[in-house]
Amino acid sequence: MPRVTIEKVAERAGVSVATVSRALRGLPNVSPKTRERVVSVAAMLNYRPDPNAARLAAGRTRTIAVGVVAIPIWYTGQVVSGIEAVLTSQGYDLTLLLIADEFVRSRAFGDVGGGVSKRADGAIIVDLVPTTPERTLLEGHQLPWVMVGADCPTIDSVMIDNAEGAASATRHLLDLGHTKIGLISGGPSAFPASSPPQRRMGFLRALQEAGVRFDPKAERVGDFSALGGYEAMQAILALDDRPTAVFAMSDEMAMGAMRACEEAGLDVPGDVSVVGFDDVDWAFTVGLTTVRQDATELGAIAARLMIRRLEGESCDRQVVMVPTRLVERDSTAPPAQS
Amino acid sequence: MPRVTIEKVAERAGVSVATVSRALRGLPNVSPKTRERVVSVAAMLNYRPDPNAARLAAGRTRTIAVGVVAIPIWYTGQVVSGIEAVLTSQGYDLTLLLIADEFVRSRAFGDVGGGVSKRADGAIIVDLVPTTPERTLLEGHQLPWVMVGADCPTIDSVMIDNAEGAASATRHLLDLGHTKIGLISGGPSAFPASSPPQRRMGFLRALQEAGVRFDPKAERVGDFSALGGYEAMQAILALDDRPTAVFAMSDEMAMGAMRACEEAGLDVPGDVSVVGFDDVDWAFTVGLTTVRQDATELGAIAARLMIRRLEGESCDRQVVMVPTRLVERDSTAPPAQS
DNA sequence: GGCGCCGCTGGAAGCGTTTTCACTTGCCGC
DNA sequence: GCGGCAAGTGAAAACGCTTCCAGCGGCGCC
Repeated sequence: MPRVTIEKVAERAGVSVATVSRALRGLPNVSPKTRERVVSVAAMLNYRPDPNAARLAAGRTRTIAVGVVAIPIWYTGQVVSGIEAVLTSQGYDLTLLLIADEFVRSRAFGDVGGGVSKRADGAIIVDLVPTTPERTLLEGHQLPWVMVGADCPTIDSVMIDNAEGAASATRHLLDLGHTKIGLISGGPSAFPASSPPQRRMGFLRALQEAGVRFDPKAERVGDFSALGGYEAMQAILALDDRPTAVFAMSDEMAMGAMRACEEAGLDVPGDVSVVGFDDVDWAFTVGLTTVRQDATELGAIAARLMIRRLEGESCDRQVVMVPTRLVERDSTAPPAQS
Repeated sequence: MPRVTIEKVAERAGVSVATVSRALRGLPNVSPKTRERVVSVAAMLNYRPDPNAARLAAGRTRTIAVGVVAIPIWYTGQVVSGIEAVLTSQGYDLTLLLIADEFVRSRAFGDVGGGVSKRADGAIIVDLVPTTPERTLLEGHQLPWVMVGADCPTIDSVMIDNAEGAASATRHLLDLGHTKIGLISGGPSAFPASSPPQRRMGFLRALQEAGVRFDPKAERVGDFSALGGYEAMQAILALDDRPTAVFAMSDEMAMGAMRACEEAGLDVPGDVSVVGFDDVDWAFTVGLTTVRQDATELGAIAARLMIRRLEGESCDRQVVMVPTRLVERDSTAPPAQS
């Protein structure tokens, strides 16, 4: 099965390779008649342009690198899904970069050891805030970048309104009458613009606006995992002055927390109210009150932004903020009368 | 920032480009002294070979295409994770293909409209069984393929022992004394070698071996989603002769089923036992008894298999079967005395 | 009726590698 | 001391595209 190249198409269509290239890519300066003939010959020969040759010649890869911290996370999967959908529809490829450890991280950002700059026309970074030196490197190769899930100075960013989302969850608890509210946070992220600190800020702001004091001992790190949420809740329940409600920064942690309550013989929401964040597909199965975010849409927006950048539209830095929505189910209720 | 090409390295090192190429790639026939010099010059100039040029010249892409039906699914995410880890460690790129609809499907398999054959050296297909014509196309371009999660004739396959996993879950219910057992299956897959039919088979086999009759009305499709499992369970609970236990082909469906029980005022496991499949990270939060599968490992094995194929090792078709393990929690118990 | 312009086309020069093949050493064995 | 062989090296030909530039008609306009 000999490769069918552009040359063979040109030969069979009786035109030059230049014309074939133009005709097939929909460029101007090709007469309709010629174009039609070329297209039909190409179809007949089942011609497929070699993307590598095209990339080499054109200096563009039509590939977007997507960097994620971990893929088997509901949120990440949704985002990548959204990205993939629009990328594919626009004829772009997507190469996946798992940025798990420091090594991969420096490689991805800094082009140390293979890097990304010649493999992709741009990169979408999900839920990862580059450090200042990383941002410098990253601006070194001229690629456009867009961040999802964190507001990164000088870089296009698309995210949900984390602070407001957390605040709405917290206000919900306050409205129910809770005044002792615990917090199960994600990780100890050093970057104020990433989700955990933002959600924390919204949480605290809501409390403050309601004139409710927060007990720092009632905050535990749950690492965004069910197990982490479970352990965090155990610690919180062991407190002398146990909260009557808890806000967890993710549904998985919230579910872990609910489990901890149950094991401690406490009823949710009778004894303890729990609210999560995400609204994962299965959140309803445990009746979890939570903050819904449309992660797929987040990814789609990021991808569209990226493509607009690539197709030459040079506009100012974009920051897109997608709203969230509180979904009330049955894991929250007024505090028990004590 | 002018591109630094192999030519500049050659110039600075005082050798030919051919030697640079050889030296940098660790090929033989380069004297240690020369190699060292080339390597250090390359490092000094911060030289990065252009992967596209290399691909074009060598005819190999060092890229593996990974086709998945949907990414925001715990299982799929795990598999992709496993694949990514070994691919990256071996210097391969991974491009993600979401094979959601028929159009993308034919494109991926048949090389219709851009296809995969020139973009990747091989493809790993997760949980998707190609039809016979697809298999033909797929063998047309000479790429190696490996299937994950389904046993596909003539193609390397790695999967868990679905039948045995389902059987072990079923035996567990039988051992507890259940004789009326419902089934919440995935989808109506036409391919006997994919997970749903395999799990169904294992389920039925276990029943048969125990001499227990299966009521076909107690089987509902849950579409592998929490909502699907919920609705399926509602239908099952509405049966005249309601089962005392249910086996769901995924944890998400099992969780939906548990919700349906709860809403119907039935206790799990008091009135109805539920067992799932997967052992997702948060399964413990609802005390779900389930069949654990190591999806990450599945992906890793597939990737290693692929790389072995690519590096020339031509062995017979491989079929790897990874064992599962029943994890007993508290969603199962002996049937209530009626 | 001539000039210029525009639409269309082809030739050919890259793009940055890999790889083949031929060539030069230096060395070993007889 | 000489033929031959192996290790090391370089020149140059691919690889299959894109794109620049020049050329060639035909048309409208003065």
